[in-house]
Order: sequence, then structure tokens, then C-alpha cells
Amino acid sequence: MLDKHYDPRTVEAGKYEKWKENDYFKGGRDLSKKPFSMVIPPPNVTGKLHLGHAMDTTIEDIIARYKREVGYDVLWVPGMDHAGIATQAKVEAKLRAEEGVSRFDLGREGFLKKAWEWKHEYADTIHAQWAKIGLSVDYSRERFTLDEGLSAAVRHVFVTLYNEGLIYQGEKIINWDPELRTALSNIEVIHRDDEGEFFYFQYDIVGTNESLTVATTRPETMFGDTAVFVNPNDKKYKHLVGKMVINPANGEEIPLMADEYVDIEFGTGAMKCTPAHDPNDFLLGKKYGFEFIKCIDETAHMNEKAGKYQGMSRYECRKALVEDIKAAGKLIKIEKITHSVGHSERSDTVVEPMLSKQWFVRMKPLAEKVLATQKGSDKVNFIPKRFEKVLIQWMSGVEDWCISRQLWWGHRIPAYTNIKTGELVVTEEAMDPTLWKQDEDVLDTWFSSALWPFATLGWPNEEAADFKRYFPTSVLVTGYDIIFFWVSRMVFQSLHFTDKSPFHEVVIHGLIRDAQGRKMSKSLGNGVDPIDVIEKYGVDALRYFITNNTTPGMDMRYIDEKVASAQNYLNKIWNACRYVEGVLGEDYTPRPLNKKTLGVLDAAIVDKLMRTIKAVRAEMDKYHFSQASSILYNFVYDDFCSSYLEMSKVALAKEGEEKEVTKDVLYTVMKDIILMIYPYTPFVTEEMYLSLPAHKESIMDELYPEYDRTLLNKKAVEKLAILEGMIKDIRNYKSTGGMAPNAKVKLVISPAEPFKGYGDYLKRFTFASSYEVKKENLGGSSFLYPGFEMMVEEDVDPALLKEKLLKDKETLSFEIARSEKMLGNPGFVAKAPKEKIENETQKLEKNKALLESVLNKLASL
RNA sequence: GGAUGCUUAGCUCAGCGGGAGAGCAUCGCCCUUACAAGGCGGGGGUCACAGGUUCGAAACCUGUAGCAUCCACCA
Repeated sequence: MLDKHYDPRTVEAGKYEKWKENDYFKGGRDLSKKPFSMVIPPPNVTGKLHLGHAMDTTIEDIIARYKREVGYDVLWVPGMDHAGIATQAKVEAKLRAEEGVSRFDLGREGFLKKAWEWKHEYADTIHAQWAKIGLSVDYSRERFTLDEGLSAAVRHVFVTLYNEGLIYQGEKIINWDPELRTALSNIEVIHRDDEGEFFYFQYDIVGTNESLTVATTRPETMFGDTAVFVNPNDKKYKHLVGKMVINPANGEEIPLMADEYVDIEFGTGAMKCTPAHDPNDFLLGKKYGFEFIKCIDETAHMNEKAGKYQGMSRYECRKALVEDIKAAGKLIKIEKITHSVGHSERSDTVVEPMLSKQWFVRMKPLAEKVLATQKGSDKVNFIPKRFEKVLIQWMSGVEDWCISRQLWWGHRIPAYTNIKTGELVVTEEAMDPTLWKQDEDVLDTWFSSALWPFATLGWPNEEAADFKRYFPTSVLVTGYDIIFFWVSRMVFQSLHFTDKSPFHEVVIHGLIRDAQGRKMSKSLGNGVDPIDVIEKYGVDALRYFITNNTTPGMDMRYIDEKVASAQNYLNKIWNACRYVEGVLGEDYTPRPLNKKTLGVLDAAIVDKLMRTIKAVRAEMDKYHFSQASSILYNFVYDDFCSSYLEMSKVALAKEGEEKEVTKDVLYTVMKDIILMIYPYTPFVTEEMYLSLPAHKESIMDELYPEYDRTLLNKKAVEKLAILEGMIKDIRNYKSTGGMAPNAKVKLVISPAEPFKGYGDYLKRFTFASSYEVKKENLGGSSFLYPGFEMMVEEDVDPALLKEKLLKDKETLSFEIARSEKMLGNPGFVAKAPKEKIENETQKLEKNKALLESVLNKLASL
């Protein structure tokens, strides 16, 4: 027997462990079933999981549990990501704080040992959180992006792409993070509008008295300047092109040149060129064969090229240099501007564009394959559709991917240089370290994540059982913020190496924000820890909240009251179940429903149950979880709890078959409700399920309710609707008349009950002290319904009744007018669907009849 | 400069071609034997604005305004 109050803590205890031990989460338990597979987006081993993870994984868990329930062999692969930069930064910070050492003090090997310790610690935390949330992942298949299998796959991919000419080493302008001291890819740079200054300097022209003005936001890069450019069509400067100008930073002479690239309208129309510290200037430098002069080092300090400014940080240098130029009289003016500045995603420092030798993936051929595939039948389907555009746009304009990182925590690049000859070899084999020196750098974390859906299934061994059975995966769930980082890269790697898209569908969700709609962040301190929420409301309430309040692709706010209301809802179901359980008794044996023995109210609730099953399944299949759960919510609250469950008390008070049938119906409906809510809230539904008679070992042994068309019964539903209408009228009548809801009334019906036992239900729901049926008309003070009337004796206030009749008259007239207008419209009759027209006609007739009796009644009052 | 999304009840949001919905808040009544973490009843919306398509538009199209977000090398 269930306790009176639903207590999440006791309900949740032990269930996860039991499921796990009994292998319910394991894929491949029944190979006769159709496979359905997913991979978890591997969380970073950098810390605790946040609400965003809870949302992402809850959606996946609902899918996994639902698919199992409808009969699939579900494999859901868990795992974690080593998260190169992020983890290394955290480990370094910890070492600094706790031991006062840097990674360089420990050396590569020593540092990696610490990093692995960190990994194990945080993996434990993450495992505990997964358990708490209830994720039904297959632990026997758990992977890590740095494990042996993934590492082998990474090497294989790197070497293959290298041999195909799709990976190359090159010297280009890359985004350099001077704090973490590593290269970054373009998408790891966050562009933000920052306040800055635009400095206008005077450049004297050698051999003339003339000068021109050049504007820059970055004076410190002037030590790397090799030219000044103007537009060849710019009349202001035409006569000066070809002359030398004096760089006011160091007094050096550099040429004034012309190139179409320069925008005449921007700034002064004259632009300084720093080929080693600006991507556009780099291109100009290449075009004109300039020297590439680096004047800023890896820590963003000035080097020897900066002369007396050497050793200053780029900002100190900027300040000092501007002062000096001003003192020399060459500063024209300083303007405030806001301009877009690149920041490192991880360290938030201003990224320094810098010439550097790095490894790159040649993106164009890979991207083209993606674009071609998206036009065919093997395309990846996005839910919602619009996100496909994000992928396509990015792929269309994508630049080569800088994949080398100057870190230690990651997959070391499998490139070796011969110590004697300098020969470069790229190979999967481990080379003799006495002869060959391996590249010091590691790969971008996303390089390994990109292989996740197939490498976790055993690839590159194409004969691996899991790979053969479960690849391509069925669906991927992830946030829109990592379509570039992850989704797109999985797609192109998968297409290149397996010839298939890695998943059929991608379900995109949004971000979870705080109650004010702000992004949750450490600096704002507005983050919500899912574990706190679970402590307070239980994990089922959190899961229900998350999935009932999210629309695919849209951001949502975390609102505490909504989690509370989710818990209330679960408490409601809990109590309904407690009631049903009490009614059934311990010796109840379930019987299948028999259409012939069902009473009118039984048939009506069963009809509604069937429609609910159908609608909920349809929404679940489309991954519209909030739609599905709100359909269910309405059924549970209105149709079951408020209506049928209350009405069942009448039949249960009797003895015999009617009572037994009612028990069967209560059992079936209750069980189906539990089975449908189960994917959302597995813990509480397991508890309720196990309290029902004739249960199996676990709710996970059950199948999803089936829609049975033969159990529909439109007439019963209509009869129920009239009964409910009458109940509502009486309640309303009491309320407006100032009577208490439970005030006693006497009821009379004429000329006959719509079905047997009608009056018992009316009595039960309206606190009637007596009830009778009369053949003759009831006179002035009665309520009217299609085919019969009802009177509340004694307490009736004619004025109130008249008010109600007038209101009825008004609504009916309005409805009739509406119907008549519709049906009188030749366009409607000609073009609307038949069913719609019939419906409308029936309504019109019914309303007309009712209106007539209302008018008669009013006249007789 | 491109692209996308949003604008619906006091608040947070669903709905996205056939009669305006939910949760919370609010007002009134009720400890009725599943549930007071509850029950019953009510109030509250020209669905941003302007055109158009349609028999029919909150929903589709076009434009306008405001607010978000993403992408982009303008020194």
C-alpha cells in the first residue's frame, strides 16, 4: 500500500541500482527486436553536471525508455570527454593553488598523471549524478575520449586524412590564446563588441613635405608593419603611391602601396599592414611577398622588434607608444569606438592573431560531402527543421580547421621527425623514441568527439558487432549551441569514413536560463544545481518540469514554482493510484476489458483513454515531449481524477458485475496512465506500478499501452458530456447563489434519465438529498438539456434561474448566428471538408432546439 | 553587413489554418471518506502593428516596430 503522501526520497531509494543490476539498461538483450541507438553527448570531466546536462540527458532518457517500452532493443552509449583545454586549465589551476607548482615543474608525464587523477575523481561525480537523474545508459559500453579504442580511432583518422592530403601542416595566422598559450580554432573565439580607441597617426612621406594619416586600433603591432596601403582609385593618395612613408613607431621607412582591398570610406582610407598579426594583412603580405615580422610573443608581450618596449605587455606597450608618438607630435587624434574583439572561449583573454605553424584539416572537400548528402535521402533530419540551415550555412563558408593545440592533455599528434635526418613521418605505429621525436602538440578535443558515434561502437573495426548492429545511430539530442562544434564535425567525419550520416535525426533543444531569462553563469552566480532541485522536489519532478516546459529549439527558464507544481501533479497521480489500489484489494485479478459489459461511463473513459494513447504516442514519436505530457496531463486531471474516479464511487458502492467491471476499468486506466508517464518520471511510476496487483518484476518489463479502435464509443462520451454539463450547472448555480458547494439540494428530472443510474451520479456530485424522475413538464424553474430538463427544488431562486436562462439565450443565439453565417457562406459549403459541415449542421440544429425551449421557459417565468 | 527566433491572460510559456489554452498569481466558497502539496466555481486576452492569401488566419505570405541570439577579416 502506498503512503498517504508521495515522498520522493523514499521512492527513489534503491531503484536505480536495482534496474542497473538487473541489466535493464543493457543493449542487445533481445536481438529479435529492432535496434534503436543513441550516444550520450559526452560531458566534460571538468566538474559537476549542471541543469543543461540534466535537460539534455533527461530528454535522451525519455527517448530511451519510451523506445524500450514500444518494443525496441535500445542501446544508449554513455561516456565522457577529456575536454583538452578546459581540463588542463583546471588541473593547472589546482596544482598552482594546492601545490604551488606549474605543469612545467612536473613535466609532461608527471602532469598527465595528475590529470588522470582528476579525471577519475570527476568521472565518479558524473556517474553519481547520472544515477541520481536516473539515466538508463548501458554502462557496459561506457567510453572515454582518451581511452585506448578512441585513441586508436583518432590516430587512424589522422593518418588517413594526412595520407589523403586532407590534413596538412602549415604556417598561417591562427588565433592564439596568450594565457593558455595555445592555438585555437575559429569557433573557439568569441567575438564581442568592446569599447576601444581608434588612434590616428601622422605618417610623413619621404622626400616630400606631405604626410598622410593612418588610423589603427592596435598601435603595438606597428613594429611588425611592412607597408601602408591605400585604394588605387583613391584620388587623395594617387600621387603618393610608390613613395616611402615613415612609421611613427620606429622611424622605419615602409612603402605606400595600392590595393583594391582597402575601403576608401573607412577611417582615413589609408591602412597599415601587419602581415604576421592580422589575417587580412597576412593575405596582402603573401600577395606582395612581404617579410612576416612578429613583434608580439606567445605570452602577448613585446619582443625585440619593439625596441625599447620589449618586455612590455601588448597593452602597456600600446599606452607607452601612444604617449611617445604624441610627444613627437605625430598623434592626430584619438576616437572612441566600439569594435568586435575576439576572446578565448575558455580563458576569456583577448585572442592574439599570430603567424604560427600548426596542423589543419582541409575542410572544403569534407564540407562539400555534407552539403551534397543533405540534398539526398541519407540526410540528417533536424528537429526543428530550421537548424539544418545552421549546419548548411556554416559548412558552406567553413575555413580550414586548426587542430593542433599546445597542450599536454589530449591525443598526441602521430607525427614523428627523424632526429638525424629531419624526415617527417605520420603513422599509427609507435616509433622508436631514440630515433624519432614525436610532435609535442595534441589535437583539438573536438577532433576525437567528432568520431564519437562510430568510434564508441567499435569502429574502425567495421566488423565489430555493435557497429554493425547499431550504426548509424537513430537520434542525437543536443543543444543548438554546439551544432558547429560537434554535430557538423560528426557528420563530415562520419560521411568521410563510414559513408553514412552518423544519425538519422537530431533533436535540438535550447538553453536553460534563470528565472529572469539570463544565461546561467559562474560570474553571475545564478546557476542552479540540479542536485539541489532533486533534494527539494525529487528527480521525477525535475525531469517532468524540464520536459513539460521545453519546446524543441527554444530556450527555457528555470522556475522553481513550476517544479513544485510538477511535484504536485505527481502527488495527484500518486493518490489516484492509492485510491485504485485500495479499491482493487489484494486478491484482485486483472481481466481484459470487454466492450459488451462496459457501462456508459466506463465506455466513455475507455474511449478517452484510447484517444489519449493515440495522441500521446503520435507526439512521443515526433519527440514533442511537452505536447505529449500536456495531453496526458489533461486526461489524468480532468477525465480520470476529476470525473471517472469520482463517479466510480457510485458503482463501487454496489455489489456485483457492475462493481467488478468498474474495478477492471480503474485498473486498466490507472496502469496505462502510469505506463505512459513512466518515461518522464521513472522512479515514482515504478513505485506505483509495483503497488498494483499482478505486477511484473519491474515497470521496465511492461509494454506501452496500445490504441484499440474497437473500444471507441462516441455515444457514451456524449452522454457523459451531458451529465458533466448538468453537474456543472448545479455547482455554478450554487456558487452564484451564494450556497456552499456541499449545500443539500433536491433534484427532479423529466421526462426520463438518459441512462440507468443517472440520478445516482448527479446526487453524488451535487450533494442532492433527494432525486426523482417525473414524466410531466417541470414548469418554469428548470434547467434545459438536449432531450430533457432538470429542476432543483426548494432552494431555487427564480431570479438566478432567469439570469442563467438569459445567459444561455445569449450564448445560444451567438452560436446559432455563427453557425448560420458559416453555413450560409457558399464558399464554406463548397470548399470545407464534409465532416466539418456536418458537425456544424448538427450543432446548429441542437442549439436551435435548445434556444426554443429556453425562450419558452423565459416566457413562462 | 548577413541569418534565425520571439512579440498570445498580471508573470512564465504552449498552440502555428476550422470555436483563445496551461502552470503560477488573483477573487469567492468548501476539511466531500485518493489527494488541503487538495476540491468546486469565477474574473482576466481586438493572440505587437499594417496590408494580403483563404469559405475561414493567433496560425500562411509581405512589410513595419521592438526584443533576443548566431554568423562575418572592415583596419
